[in-house]
Amino acid sequence: MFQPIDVSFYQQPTLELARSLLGKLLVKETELGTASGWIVETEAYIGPGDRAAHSFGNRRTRRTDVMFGPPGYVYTYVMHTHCLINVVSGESGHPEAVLIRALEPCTGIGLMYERRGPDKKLQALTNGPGKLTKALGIEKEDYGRSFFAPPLYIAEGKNIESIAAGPRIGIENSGEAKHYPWRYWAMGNPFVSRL
DNA sequence: CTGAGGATTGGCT
DNA sequence: GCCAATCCTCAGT
Repeated sequence: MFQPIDVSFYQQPTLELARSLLGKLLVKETELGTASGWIVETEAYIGPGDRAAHSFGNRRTRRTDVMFGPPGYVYTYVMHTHCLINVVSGESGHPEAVLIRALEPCTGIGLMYERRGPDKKLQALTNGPGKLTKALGIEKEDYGRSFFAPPLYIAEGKNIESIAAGPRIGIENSGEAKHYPWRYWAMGNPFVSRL
C-alpha cells in the first residue's frame, strides 16, 4: 500500500521531528481493512525536564518504559475512556515523544465512519487525539510496536506549506511548562483539534 | 487492596 | 461553558 519511512527519519531532535511529522501519513492495517490520515497536529514532550511529560524527572514506569528506548516506536496509553498515540523520539536513555493530536482523513474513510459513528461530519472523525485512534483502530495493545513496518506505520504524505506553533493543550497543572510553544499544526487546516 | 488523578470526548445547560 | 463517563496506572497502606 504505502512505503514506511526509514528508521533514520526518527533520529532527529524531538522539536524538529514534531514539525517533520506534519503532512506525513499515519497508516493502520487491521482485519477490517486499512485506514490512514495525514498528520496535521503534533505536540512535543521532552522529559526529564518537561513538567508536562509523563517522563518528567526521569520517571520510568511500565507506562513510560518505551520512551526510554530508541526512537520510532509506539507509545500508546489510555486517557479517561480514550487511547492516545505518541511517536517515541530522542536517543535511547532520553525519554522524549511526540503526541499525534489530529489527522486529515486520507484512505479508509468508510471504515472510519463505521468506527466513529455515521452521524459525524468528516472533520469530526479525526480532529482530536482520542478520535483519530478510534478512527484508525489504534489501541493500547499497539504499545511498543515500531512505526517503520506494518501493521502500524508512517509513510510520506504531502507538503505542509505553513506551520503554526503555540502552547500545548490540556496541561494546566504543569507549571512553567504549560507556556512552552511545543504544539505544532498545519496552519489553516480544518482538521486540527482547536484554533 | 484502595484511592486519586489524568496529554479527552460528547452531551447538556 | 460545565461535567460525567469510565478505566487504566501508579503510589500508599
